[in-house]
Amino acid sequence: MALLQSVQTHFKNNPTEPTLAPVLPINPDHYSGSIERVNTVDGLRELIVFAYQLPLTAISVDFEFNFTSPAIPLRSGKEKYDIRSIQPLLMAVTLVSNEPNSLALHNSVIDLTKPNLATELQPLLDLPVTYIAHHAKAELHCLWKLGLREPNLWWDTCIAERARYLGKHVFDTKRHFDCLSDEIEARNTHKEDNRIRYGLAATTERYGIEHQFSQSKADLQQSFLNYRGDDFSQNQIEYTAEDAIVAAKLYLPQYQQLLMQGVANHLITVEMPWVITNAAMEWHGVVVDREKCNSILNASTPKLKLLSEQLAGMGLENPNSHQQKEVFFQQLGLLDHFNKGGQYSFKLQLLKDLAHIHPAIELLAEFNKVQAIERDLLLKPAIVGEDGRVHPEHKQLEVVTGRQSCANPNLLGLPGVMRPLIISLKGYGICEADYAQVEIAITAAVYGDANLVEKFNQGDIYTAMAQEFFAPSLSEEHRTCNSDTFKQHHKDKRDIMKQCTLGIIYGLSAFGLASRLKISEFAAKQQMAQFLAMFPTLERMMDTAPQEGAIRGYVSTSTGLQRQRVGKGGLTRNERNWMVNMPVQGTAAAIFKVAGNRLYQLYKAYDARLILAVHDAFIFEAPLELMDTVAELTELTEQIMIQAVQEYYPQIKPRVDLNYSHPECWTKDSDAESVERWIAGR
DNA sequence: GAAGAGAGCGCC
DNA sequence: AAAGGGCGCTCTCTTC
Repeated sequence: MALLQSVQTHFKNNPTEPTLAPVLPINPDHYSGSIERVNTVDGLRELIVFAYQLPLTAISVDFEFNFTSPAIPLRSGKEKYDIRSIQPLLMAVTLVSNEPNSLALHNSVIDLTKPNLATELQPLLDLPVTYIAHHAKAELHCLWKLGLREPNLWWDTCIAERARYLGKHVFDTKRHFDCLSDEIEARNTHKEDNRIRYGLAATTERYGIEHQFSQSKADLQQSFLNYRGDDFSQNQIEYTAEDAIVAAKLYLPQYQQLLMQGVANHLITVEMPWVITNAAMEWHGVVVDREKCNSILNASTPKLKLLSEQLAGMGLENPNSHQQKEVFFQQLGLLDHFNKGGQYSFKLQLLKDLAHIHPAIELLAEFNKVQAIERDLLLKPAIVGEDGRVHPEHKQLEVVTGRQSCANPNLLGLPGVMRPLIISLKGYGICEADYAQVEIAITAAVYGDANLVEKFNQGDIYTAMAQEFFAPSLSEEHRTCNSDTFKQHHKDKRDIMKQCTLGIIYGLSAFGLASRLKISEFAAKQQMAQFLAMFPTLERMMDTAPQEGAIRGYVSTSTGLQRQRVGKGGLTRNERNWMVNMPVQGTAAAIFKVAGNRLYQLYKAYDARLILAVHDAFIFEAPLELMDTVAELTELTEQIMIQAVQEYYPQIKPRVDLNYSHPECWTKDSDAESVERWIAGR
């Protein structure tokens, strides 16, 4: 009873007349070994007082929740819940305290369906310790749903585990096999060896930690999704606690493992803060112009119908069928035009090039483009959350380079013309801040090529290269003009150089370069040699880096994130290419995340928010007046992005382009009318 | 009938 | 003999 009284006194603080309540020590054994059920405000306050007395190592948290809106089916057969309709039910809290010679776990389960508990939770989230969760995004969404502020420090055991095995799940489909049985065997071996599951139960098993509900986890998870206001069973309570307990037990061994592996620094400095930034971006979502979506659907459905009827009239029933297209062009005697090394290809570029030989070809190209846009999930009204916004899934560390990926809908792959579908809230504007040519800068820095650094620092590197490459066909003026003028007059030439520069760095062959530039293979070879001769260090590193990678079994970013190699023995061409590329792509991604983490904190003070992170560009939403009249926010954004690069590579002078010429929507190249023009038929 | 592979196209 | 890195999505076609 003395305990309860001290707790009550503690919380009866009157702001105008603060009382100095004596802090009475609570017996640390109070919670140990059992699960404390917290169903009342007093019980929660007692837990908080206890937490503030403990010598804490960390706090492990886990929510059980359901969704108040039904899931919508996806084309893939999976379903998507509206994260905004998340309803936290139970919160497990395991306090990890640093006792002599050991860690002690104090376990509680808070019943959030009981009145007034959520509003009292904040102090439990403000402790200066690390918060542990397995896939913390869900925990963060629950906290924000409850109107709480998130803790600053997280250790996400799922993200850590992904970093540990990054690259292991990839099967090299381009690897050459002498016979089919070899390939089948390799695939099967890969499946057995690399079926790494990142769920909590599978993860704990790898560390020899027992999860009492590992067998029934899926059922119990489902029991919460189906929750309809019943009382929680003892089983449900124990399961909830167990998730937080095993995540807590995972913390030290997992951290040690990653320290030994050399990945811990990257996790602490980049990924763990990004867990919050990323979850917030998903939570905030984007506003979509529903009227424009409907206009697209209204325009494209008849358009598709007409196109397929026209094609059917010519004899092609299903324009999506590769087989039927082969038969169709065979009958026309035109199939040879589509022959690409024994295979027949109906790619868009080829269709464009061949448009003149038969009217069906242009129709086919048009059909493909219109269909791709019409089917986009973004256009479906059901995708809108209960807050009126669309919340694509932002995936962290699910791809081998450490870049972000995005799904349902994949807004990072939204065709440029469709960008104006993403609009700003009333009173707010959208701004895009993108790193100009950052991968070239990172290439220069990662591989230490002084000449490439210098070229980058001078200005637009693609313009410089285009002026050199296309010199004979350029006017005197354009051979030496600045990049803005050059972009105006020769965007196509600069684009080719961009492709080639990146292509050469990523392992493009003379053959590939030749076909892109439509020059001879011999000329391409000369061009490549000329290019690489300017950057001898880069050339040498592109040779040695994969060899070293093959020996140690991985390559890494400058922050220490590693991509593991699956294969053994000699490197395949594909492996050599990604071993050169991953340190560039991955380092750019890491620095990008560091910048994003700072922007996330900066924007809190300005009522601004990140809405998308597109590999080298941040799209953010901010009150309009901050963009129109006060340059402060956009300038700070630019500074933060530049500083993030320079902290890692002081020799680089990064450039950031800020675009808010049409703050009412997201655009490509400031073209706010592209959707209308697409609807009108360009 | 589900699952996976392949082809193709969008993005950086 | 093949011929640029990294993704997600949708479709067809094959296979179990």
